Amino acid sequence: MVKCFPQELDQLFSALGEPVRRSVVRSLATGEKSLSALAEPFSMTMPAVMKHVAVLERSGLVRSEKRGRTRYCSLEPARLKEAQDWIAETVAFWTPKLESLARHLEASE
Amino acid sequence: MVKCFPQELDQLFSALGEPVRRSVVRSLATGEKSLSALAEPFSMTMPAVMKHVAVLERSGLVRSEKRGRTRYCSLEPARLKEAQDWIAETVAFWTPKLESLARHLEASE
DNA sequence: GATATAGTTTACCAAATGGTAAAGTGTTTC
DNA sequence: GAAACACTTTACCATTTGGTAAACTATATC
Repeated sequence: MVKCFPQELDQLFSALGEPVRRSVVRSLATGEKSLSALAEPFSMTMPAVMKHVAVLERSGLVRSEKRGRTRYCSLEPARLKEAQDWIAETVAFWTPKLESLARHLEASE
Repeated sequence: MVKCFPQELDQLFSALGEPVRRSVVRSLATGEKSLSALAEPFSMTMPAVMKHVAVLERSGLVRSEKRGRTRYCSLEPARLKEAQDWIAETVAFWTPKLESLARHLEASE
């Protein structure tokens, strides 16, 4: 299921472990946005927003492209799926224990 | 869907954004383990492992209990579901764009 | 072509993170 | 009850993180 390297999962999960960056991801889910449009909801300087976007780009969650003097950012949802897959796999590891517990309870009735 | 506070999502995702901690979570998915059992695969001192476990406990992913001189750690899979839900919601935000693109392509055929 | 706009670079800072070594505490076990 | 074991606490360290201010670059706009 998970196709990317552990190091990429590090970048992915820690990118999501920050409220500003999760907001940015949510904001981009509705379409591409410029850096200043992303910065607007937060009372934060441009360099700070740029650093968050850089973290998101390194994680593969976001890509950006400069057109004229504006840099447009957009979401790369394939990466979000990697995180989702890792969690799904972990839950799958865990679930058999629950099922065997259920069988055990049934058997002891 | 997501029932916990943003701050709890921070702790959750950044807890998962570290390879040792993801390994610990995977390791606990098969059942409870002592601190030294968790430490064994990593060439790491006990205090270091304790810090990782503390981060996991703060995130709600892990709980622990001391029996005799041994501390046993176990997974709290409900928290894993919170992370899963946040991602699912974000994908849900994003997906309508894909669908409208698909409709657009169909219409232009 | 002067001016405003959108972003970038540089230099800096405080606090958090991920680790260590060494000494201390409470349970077994012999 | 002495020794081994499983953790815990304390003190310390280097690096990373998340932010700032100020100066700079490139593109519109009037």
